[in-house]
Parts: sequence; structure tokens; C-alpha cells
Amino acid sequence: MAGSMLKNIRPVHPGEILREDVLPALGRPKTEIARLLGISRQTLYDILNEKQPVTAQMAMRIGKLCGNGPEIWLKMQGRYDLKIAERELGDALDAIPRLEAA
Amino acid sequence: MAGSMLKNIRPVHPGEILREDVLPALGRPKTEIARLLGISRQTLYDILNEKQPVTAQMAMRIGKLCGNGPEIWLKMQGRYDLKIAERELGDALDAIPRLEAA
DNA sequence: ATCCCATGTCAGCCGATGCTTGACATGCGC
DNA sequence: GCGCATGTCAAGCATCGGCTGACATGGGAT
Repeated sequence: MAGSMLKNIRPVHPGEILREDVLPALGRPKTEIARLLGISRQTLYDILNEKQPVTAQMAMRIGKLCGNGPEIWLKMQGRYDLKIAERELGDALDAIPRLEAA
Repeated sequence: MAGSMLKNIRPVHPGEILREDVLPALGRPKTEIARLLGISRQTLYDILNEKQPVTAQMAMRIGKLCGNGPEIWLKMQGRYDLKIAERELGDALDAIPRLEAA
């Protein structure tokens, strides 16, 4: 299979990583972080509290600030979204058949 | 680098693949496809015309129908979104510094 | 010619989402 | 006491994702 190395870990909201690891490592007041990211303080807190997703735009901002690029943040969010979607869709998924190419 | 094999190709809206390759291969009326996916005909057309993104939920539906799983669709959308975000952010990105860990 | 169905597109609606501003209470260092 | 960071709440607001309904069009079948 062509999956990434992160395949089998629990889906994690990017906010958790930011809150637990990244921001502590940077060691700056969150107020300043928000200002540097160019977003409102409220939005930063919402992300840290996992109440708001990391958008493509957000991923770019965060990736730039941390220097690790946007992809990793967006991919984390994607994996998280898939888990949610799977739970939300539930039975609706079973109703979708698998089509074979003609 | 741990990037995927799709790294250096032009970012493509998933709708293009669906429209150009997948649906033709399935060889079913689009009306039926929409019904099988459990979405409205309009929504399917919007995706095919690249006017609407492939959501996590949509990725699950399409991945189920095509049998190739949701990740690939969501990843394609993500790469596309990043391109758009980069263009939209523009100068705002330059204003974001790179912070080093303390 | 007629009926049925698929196609493609337009308009409008609606709830949810992403992000904002402003305010409040709290705590800490100087 | 003053200033600043923290954490949280309440609106507000524009955009978005997805829906319904309608229209004109073009094939096949029969």
C-alpha cells in the first residue's frame, strides 16, 4: 500500500500538536503568535481548543511560521476530517455500492 | 523527503479526474451516479465543473463508489486548495516570519 | 410523432462554517 | 497600581456546501 508513515496512528486535530508541542517549543505569548500569523487571537484559541479546523490558508500561515511547510498541517486536518465524516455518514456509506469499471 | 509520488504534478481539481477519467470508465449516466452517491444531481455537476470542492464527506462517498478509498480524493483537493490559498494570501505570507524554537 | 430519460445550466434557498471584533474576569511581573 | 498575557463568551457577518425546482435540449425507443 502507498499510505504514509502516519497511517496507523490515532487521528489527531492539528490544534493538539500546536498546543502541546509546537507553541511551547516556540516559547512566545499566544497573543504574539496570533499577531504574527495575521489572524485574530480568538481564531487561534479556537484552533488550539480544536473547535475550528486548520484551513488551507491556516496551514500556509502555520507552515510558514514554523518553517515546516503547510502540507503536514493540512494532511493532519484531512485525516481528522475523514474520521469525523466516517462517523457522521454512518449507514449512508453502506448504501453506496462499489462500481466496477465497464 | 517523505512526499508522495504525486508531488510535482500540476495541482488538479478532483472534479477534472472524475469528469475526464473515472465517470467515463464507469460508463453510467451521471444522474444515476449522483443517486448512488446519495447526493443531488446539482452537487455532482458542481464538483465536475470544479465549482465545489470535494469535502471529506464527498471523498468518502466517491472513494466508496470507486473502490479506491477517500484519501486520494481528499489529498487531491488539499493540494488544489493549497495552490489557491497561496495565491489568495499573496503578500500576507511574506509578512509572516519564520520562528525558531527556543 | 410521442414518450421517457439523461444532460447541462440557472436561480434561489438554507443551515453551517470560518473568522472577525469587542468585552469581560483573571493572574502575574514590575 | 499599571500593563500585558490569558482564557472565554457573545454577536455579527460573509462565504460556503448542498439542496430543490425549473427550464431547454437532445437522443432513443416504441
